Amino acid sequence: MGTYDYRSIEKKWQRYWKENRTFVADKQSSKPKYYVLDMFPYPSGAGLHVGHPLGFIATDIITRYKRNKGFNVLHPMGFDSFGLPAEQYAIKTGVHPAERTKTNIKHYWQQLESIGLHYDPDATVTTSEPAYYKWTQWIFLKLFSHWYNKQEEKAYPIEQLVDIFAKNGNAEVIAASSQKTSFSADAWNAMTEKEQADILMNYRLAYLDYATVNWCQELGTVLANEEIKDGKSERGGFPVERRQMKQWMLRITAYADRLLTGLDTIDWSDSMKAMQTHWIGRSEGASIVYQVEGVEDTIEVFTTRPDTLYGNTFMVLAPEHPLVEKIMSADQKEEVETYVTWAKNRSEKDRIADTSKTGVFTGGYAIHPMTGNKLPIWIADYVVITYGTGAIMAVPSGDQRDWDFAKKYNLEIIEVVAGGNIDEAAYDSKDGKMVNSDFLNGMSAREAIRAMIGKLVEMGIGKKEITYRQRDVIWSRQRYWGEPTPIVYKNGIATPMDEADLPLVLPEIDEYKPSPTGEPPLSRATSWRTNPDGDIRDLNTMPGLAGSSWYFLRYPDAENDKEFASKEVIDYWMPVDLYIGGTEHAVGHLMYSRFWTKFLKDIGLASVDEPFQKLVNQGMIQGVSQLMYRNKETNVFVSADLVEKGTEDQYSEIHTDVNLVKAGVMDVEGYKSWTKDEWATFQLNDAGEFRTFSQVEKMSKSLYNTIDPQVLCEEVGADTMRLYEMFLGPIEVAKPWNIDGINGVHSFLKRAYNLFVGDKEEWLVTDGAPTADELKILHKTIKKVEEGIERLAFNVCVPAFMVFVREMGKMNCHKRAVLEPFLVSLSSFAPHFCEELWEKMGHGQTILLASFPEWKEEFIAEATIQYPVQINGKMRTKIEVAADAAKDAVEEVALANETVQQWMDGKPARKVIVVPGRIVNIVV
RNA sequence: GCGGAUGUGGCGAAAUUGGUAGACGCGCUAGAUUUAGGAUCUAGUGCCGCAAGGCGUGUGGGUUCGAGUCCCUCCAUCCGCACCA
Repeated sequence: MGTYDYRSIEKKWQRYWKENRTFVADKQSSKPKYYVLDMFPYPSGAGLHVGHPLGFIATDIITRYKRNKGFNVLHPMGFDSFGLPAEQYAIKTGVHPAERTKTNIKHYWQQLESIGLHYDPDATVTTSEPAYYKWTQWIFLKLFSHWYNKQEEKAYPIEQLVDIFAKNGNAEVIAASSQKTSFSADAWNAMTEKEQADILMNYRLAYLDYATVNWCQELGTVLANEEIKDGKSERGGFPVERRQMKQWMLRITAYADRLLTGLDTIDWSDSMKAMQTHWIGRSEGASIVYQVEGVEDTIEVFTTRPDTLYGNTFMVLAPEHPLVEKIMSADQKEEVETYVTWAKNRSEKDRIADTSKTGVFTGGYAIHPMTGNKLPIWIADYVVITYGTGAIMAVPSGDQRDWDFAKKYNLEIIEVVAGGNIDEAAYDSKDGKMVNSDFLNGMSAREAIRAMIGKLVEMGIGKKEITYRQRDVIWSRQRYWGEPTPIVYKNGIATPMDEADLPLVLPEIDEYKPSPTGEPPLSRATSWRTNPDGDIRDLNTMPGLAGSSWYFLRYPDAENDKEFASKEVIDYWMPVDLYIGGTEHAVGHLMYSRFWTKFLKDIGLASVDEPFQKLVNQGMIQGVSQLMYRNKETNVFVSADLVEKGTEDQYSEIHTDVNLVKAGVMDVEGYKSWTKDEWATFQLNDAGEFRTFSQVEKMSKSLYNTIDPQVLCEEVGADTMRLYEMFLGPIEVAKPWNIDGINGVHSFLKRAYNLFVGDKEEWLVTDGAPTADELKILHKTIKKVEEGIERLAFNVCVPAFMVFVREMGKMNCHKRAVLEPFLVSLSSFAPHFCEELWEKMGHGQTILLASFPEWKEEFIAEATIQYPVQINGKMRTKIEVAADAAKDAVEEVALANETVQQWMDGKPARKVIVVPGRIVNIVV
């Protein structure tokens, strides 16, 4: 038998592809293009594990397949290299994050190449390099200098808005804006520069505003919700408070409608679209303004059910609502203040966990706009300040939360929609006639909504309104390892840097922590923090999302130093035809990438509205951790089969390295030397083994369950690993990594090799003409593989190859005419293997330049096809039709008719309908 | 609670539009070969049954000549969101 020496074959071809720059795409070409993209990784110190390459292998297969199909394919790879781990590592060790990042990236490239993953070497990005982040900063400045016209649904330069204000004030402007008040042209022209700048800030797409953040004094930074545990910082356990701080924000809410409607035009999974839809959270209703007894201020509420206004018996404000101060009465002051303080310091998590409705009465009253009744104003933390207006009109008969609250505090409940039993629960259905509702009585709820909005508009106290759940995104971080914000403050006015001065390079600092006074790390760069003109620089950096929001536009033209990317080049390449990555970016990266693409289209720099035409989420490959029982009392490790069911809680569960465990039995000596714990004692079972138990969880270094793909490649080869990962199941499905079946795949490659090379390393391939049977199997295989790849069902392609090899082996067929097309169809899965044999076949070029074979139905047809037969629509029997005759429908009908005539005692059928491969329908 | 998805052998899984359920691989059983095997090859392997035969795609119904596939009910699991007014 020939020896399939995968080690030398794989090394040879990996070097070949690299040296010959095989995967460089033509920047522009008359060929059809195909842009296939992976979500680029963060280059962590831990390197790749077997879970990572699943999506990478899939895109590599597509790349090679599409090239064989005649496409000009772009398949780039890069690194999302700004981020927290490198910064934390720097704080600990003093190693510059850039240095650490560089080392890690080098390791990643080497790992990728060793599993046969090769990319276009000219199309790569590293987000932390100045040549790249120059353009991230540049786009930020573009956002800063544009506003969003809501009427035209498009972004325009801010200068245009300045002209409008100078001529007409802001009354006519319909914009996405946080500007609450209106002003005339005269008022605008009379303003100081600073006052004008403050107003423009309310219109910019990148703007400064106060936002509620989790501030940790001790760490000197803002923390994400995930970084807080029980109201304390995860690291250090320092107190965290919710604080209003001025932050850079991006006005993504301007694009909410387009982000929503755009989903209809792209090929993403339902769950992905549902997540984005829900995140945007569009809801239609009405806003209503209430007068408040004794004060000038009014309360504005948002409701989706204006029809139930007559059932409104009290008001509820969020504890943080600005009006609380003004409306509370003297005798309620103490109680209100206690409640507000308590609510403010509750962590987000506590608030979510606790659904019991608590609140206090403020002592103030609002006036019902229709009846003039006095409505007590309460505060309660079931009303959140971040949604709607932070205030609600409570309708206990129609909303379960209001109902619970009213029952608890004995507030009035008035039925307004008939059909429920409001003594038992709220009735929130829209099925029912209006009652107790004056002019609405007798209408359906749907009619009443329209009628009430009409009435509110007529009275000038309300209007139709659309509210979104989505908030503008905070775009500043008090960190070092990110893009510096290219803004300086001239006389306190935030001013964009001159584009010619970009990139604004990260300054060198001696420590990466915030300053002792709580200023961001960049404040330590004392000579940098004022620019040459003496203006103060912004000290914030951008979040990790910044670099990843546009990298796919950079790849096709990654070396361009004149523009962020040439318009012609991205017009040719965009949109991305296939994007593969995990679901964890559903509402983060994917949302902001869509937003930035739409913005860049608005300002004429991109031609597509949606960046990612087809999105596939690969499932995570989970780790199978191995755990040991350790007796809590004696600290003795006990073999898992000796632990009785139900007594597990007497033991601690300790992770051990999966590499020490074979078939559930752990190498005890290996464990001792690994942990350097010579004192560990083990209770073995009767067979003298120490058994562990396993558990499926995330693959992670800290759980000792990672498997390095390079180790696996060394053991069985990259081609085997690629085939096996694809063979495991559909790429969308999460599954535990299980190596049990890998031998089956490996021996398939060995058997395949033996079709080409014989026992004494002699070349077996012959030139004879293939038989019908051989052609049938070949064409079936090609068909199955092509269809499998096209719908990304790689797991059905591998069995097709296996069947081919088995059948050819049985027939002892070594003919070039069938083996060559087979090699091409296999080449995207096992590229090293196929390149080697392709070369041995005598081809002077790489298999990537071969064209994918075409399958022909005429070779595939079965010997006989069984058709069920219907007569006058009723199922009667089955007839058999020879496949040769079934080549075209006409013959098939004739034959079927003949058979049926015999069966029907010579009576001819009036009509015989044959759907190929289906059913015969006969009308007598 | 809301939204999205998924339920098929001992296991991973196949089954283009409704048409022979379980391809392919693992595991298991038997045999061959080998000094030996966690190597290789051959045959078998959904379940019950000696067999003929019967039963089988989470549950219960429905449409159809025919349902893993379409419709409704319920159950279970996974993911996402969560007092959204």
